[in-house]
Amino acid sequence: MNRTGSTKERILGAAETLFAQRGFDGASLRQLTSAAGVNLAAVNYHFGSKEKLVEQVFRRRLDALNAQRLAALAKVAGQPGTRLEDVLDAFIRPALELSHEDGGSLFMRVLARAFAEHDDGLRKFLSENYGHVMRQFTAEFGRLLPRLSKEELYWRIDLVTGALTHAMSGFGIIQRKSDVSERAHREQTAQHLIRFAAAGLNAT
Amino acid sequence: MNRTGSTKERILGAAETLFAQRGFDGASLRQLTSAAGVNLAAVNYHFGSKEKLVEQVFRRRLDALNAQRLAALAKVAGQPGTRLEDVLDAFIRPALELSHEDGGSLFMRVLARAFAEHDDGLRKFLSENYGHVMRQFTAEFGRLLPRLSKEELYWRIDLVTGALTHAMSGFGIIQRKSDVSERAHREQTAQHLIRFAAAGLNAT
DNA sequence: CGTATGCTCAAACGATCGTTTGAATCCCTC
DNA sequence: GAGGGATTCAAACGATCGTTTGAGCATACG
Repeated sequence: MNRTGSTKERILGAAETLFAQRGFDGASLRQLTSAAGVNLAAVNYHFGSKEKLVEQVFRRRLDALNAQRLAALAKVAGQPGTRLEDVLDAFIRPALELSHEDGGSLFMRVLARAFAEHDDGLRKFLSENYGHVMRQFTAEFGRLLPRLSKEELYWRIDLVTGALTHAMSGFGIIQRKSDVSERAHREQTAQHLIRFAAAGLNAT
Repeated sequence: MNRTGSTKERILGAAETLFAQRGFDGASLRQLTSAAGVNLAAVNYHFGSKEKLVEQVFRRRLDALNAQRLAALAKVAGQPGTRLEDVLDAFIRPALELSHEDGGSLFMRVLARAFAEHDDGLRKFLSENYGHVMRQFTAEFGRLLPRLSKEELYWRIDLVTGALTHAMSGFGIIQRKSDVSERAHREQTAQHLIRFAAAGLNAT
């Protein structure tokens, strides 16, 4: 039972863990509040409903994640010397760094679940709040791959998305021993992902 | 409400659809039996429990799918002129053909869900019953990519798996108008997937 | 000190869950 | 057409779900 932080933060932390492990339906508010060490009614008091809690779990991480992604993209987008690998780095690295924050790796798993669930409400929420991020990256990929038709470009970005989501949802669960090897591990992972994605996007 | 076929088949069909749409937890036996046009108790009578029903939903499709995959692999594995694309074709084409069977495209979505759920029981079931298929494909990929280390090979196969699962779970939902354009669409899709995956596996 | 205000608490709400029961019905065999 | 195993049925089981309630507690301000 977690006893650090405010009630809201404890609920969000426990929700992230349990949603990752058992899914949005599978994790009950009783398991959740029990793990957070708060009263059952606290969820509805602080968040209004379970569905709103799910949205806040996403918001807490995605606001920061996508701000970092857009900031990293802005540094390379439109520049003359920019390579495909630089844009992919702007997309991937913030997510990998998040995976090594406290609970961050579990959040990537929650995100992977949200992709697999074809729930309309959740997709609409994610699209409305964070769709512009994917749109900006798509535009830059298109600029760097002018020989691809629009259809082909969308296909490949979708495939890259699937590969990265799948890979990152399983990444970072096993904790490294020291901070040095953790950074090395993250760097190695980033290289694996970027090399694969760049080659796939660049396929003849 | 479906009224064709035996009770068992109607349950399996409705289960596939509802599991794809609402997940294993989200789809209740009452919704399921109501959609199948059978009595609520029929699930426990014919399958024993909801969990056993889930396993049978997988078994019904995966037995045929993986047999086709292994048969296609056997035709090219170890041959002198075999290319990466041939092995990927053996893996992808049977799944795409399944997607155009009745309800098949929904099954790919169920499979994508099973990947996202990190449920231990389900993973154990899939690994025990169908792990040998991935092992054979991995061996052949390793043969065709001798310059990759074991670690790199596993990374890339994992990324390919994620990309294909993600892409195929959204494929085939929209029905094509005539059989000719459906076959053309499938062929085009196969080419997209194979080109991307081959380039990714082959990355420097 | 009195009283708002924000929060926590145990308890209960009705709804829905997977499963079980025992009787009714179907269908094949003798 | 009588007997019997296979199947279907309505009904109920206890458990658990998300949510609501109203009393109780804390802290801060006049």
